[in-house]
Amino acid sequence: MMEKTKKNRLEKKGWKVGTTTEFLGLSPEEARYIELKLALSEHLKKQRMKQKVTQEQLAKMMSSSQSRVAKMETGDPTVSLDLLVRSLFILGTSEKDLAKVIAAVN
Amino acid sequence: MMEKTKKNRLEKKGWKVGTTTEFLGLSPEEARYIELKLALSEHLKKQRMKQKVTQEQLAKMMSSSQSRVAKMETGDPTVSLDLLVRSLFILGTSEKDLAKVIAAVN
DNA sequence: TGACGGTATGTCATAAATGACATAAGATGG
DNA sequence: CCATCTTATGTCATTTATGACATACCGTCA
Repeated sequence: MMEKTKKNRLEKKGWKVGTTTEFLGLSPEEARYIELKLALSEHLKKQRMKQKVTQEQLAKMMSSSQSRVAKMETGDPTVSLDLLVRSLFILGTSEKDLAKVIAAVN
Repeated sequence: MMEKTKKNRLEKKGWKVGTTTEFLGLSPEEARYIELKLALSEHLKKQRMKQKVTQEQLAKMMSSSQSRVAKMETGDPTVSLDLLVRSLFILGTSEKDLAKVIAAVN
């Protein structure tokens, strides 16, 4: 079942949020917001690897740390959309590419 | 001149960031990130008005405050992409709509 | 004029995100 | 097996975003 997969995907990471409806106690909007972040996480990892850049190197490029980059890529709840988007821009992702990734969510 | 307009648009708000290159002392990536936020701000305001919702009402829908909604719409530097995106989702914006807005930046 | 509905702006205490560090866990080659 | 390179996880002090509140500003209607 697809819902089960998605649920586990979220539960695995630290995502116990909100207190409204839906499958994990989060509203549809919260769920969509989280799914969006996970999509960007995955895209970030893909892009970084495609360019043969290590987490350490990317961290330096964006004045962050390897551990934070790891958290971005593993979908850690403490990373913001802001940080994800800035990372992608630094890796050369265009607005159009970003849009594509977002449009493909769900 | 177009650059001038854009510069003023940023200077008007509290956007004095970074210390690298470009027209306001921000890197191309920082600039793109800010432009993205401003695009979402504008879209948020448009959508909210289209639906004849007041800032007060939207604030309630998202458990925030009127003043924060105002800041979102005026492009205040203290508002995050996260908050903007969640607002849009609450207003019913789809991933595809969001993608369109982003693809149209610049 | 004044009252009212809506929006903007400033400030602040609290909450959340961040970079940094240590360290563990995997993988790969010797 | 051990090094080495890379990524993951945990924790923490500091920075930044947040909701809330007060108050100012702006129209518009009477």
